[in-house]
Amino acid sequence: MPELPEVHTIAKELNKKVSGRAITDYWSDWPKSIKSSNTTKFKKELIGLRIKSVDRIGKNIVFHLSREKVLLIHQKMTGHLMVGRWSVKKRSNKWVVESEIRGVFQERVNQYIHNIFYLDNEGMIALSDMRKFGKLYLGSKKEVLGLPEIKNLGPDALNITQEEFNKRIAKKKKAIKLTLMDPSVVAGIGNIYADEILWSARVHPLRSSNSISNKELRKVFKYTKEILDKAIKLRGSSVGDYRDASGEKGSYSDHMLVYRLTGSPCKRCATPIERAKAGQRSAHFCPRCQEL
DNA sequence: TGCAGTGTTGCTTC
DNA sequence: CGAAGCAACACTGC
Repeated sequence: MPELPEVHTIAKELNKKVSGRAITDYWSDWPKSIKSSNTTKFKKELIGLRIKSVDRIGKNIVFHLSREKVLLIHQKMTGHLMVGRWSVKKRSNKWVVESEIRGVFQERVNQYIHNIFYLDNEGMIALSDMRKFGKLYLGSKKEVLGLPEIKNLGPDALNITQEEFNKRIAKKKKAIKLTLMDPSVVAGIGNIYADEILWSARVHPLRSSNSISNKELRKVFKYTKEILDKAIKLRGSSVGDYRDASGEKGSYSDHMLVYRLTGSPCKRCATPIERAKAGQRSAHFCPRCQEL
């Protein structure tokens, strides 16, 4: 999935492109995406509402709608929202989504679009999501803020203070990599950026969180901010089929220093990068720069 | 061919 | 309470 920089990029772009628009229709061939009610009710409640603004909470995209309603979208692993135009047809009992390219709708380009929101200016917002983990919730502000994925969220990685950061990390005993990725500790850091941050800070991903010195925590904090800021400037990373809301790739991927670089020489000391397991996730690190 | 691995996180189990 | 493992799903690469 998109991590903080990718979600941030998409939310900002959506805010610019769809604020002020009303939602006129909704289509989906994967009703399981909707978590707040069934498709019929969701559609009935959604149609007619106007998008006031779009922002994010952690990795969730938040559409602030008229009548104090909120549409929350979590893109999970492979989801990405896009603004454009598509045509949906049923062919031998299967839905086919065609993209508009230079005024012509072409088949087989968007086989992963499972949700489309139609707008009152002929535009559309689509959720492309290969693995179909993406989730949609529609509700009042209060209902949405009460969802566990919002309520349990720690401070945002871009806003957290050094003090709070240290305190929250020192409380945990699990691997620092897992703590950085734990949304209830700090919101926004995922697998890619956790590896990048720890490499820059020279902290081994499997060190237990409560063993990290204050001096090291200062570096982890500093690189968290620096790396996320830089990634936002570059419009995120494109791993797999991630694209921003206009369908463009993010370019931070070209700047990655350890993520998925197992066996390549460390950019600092040329020692081959290794891969280890932290929980069910893999961690990439330099065994020389990042001592256990 | 089969299976481990892939951007997330809530839930279950211990 | 915390930590660990699993599930949701489709696809890739060894």
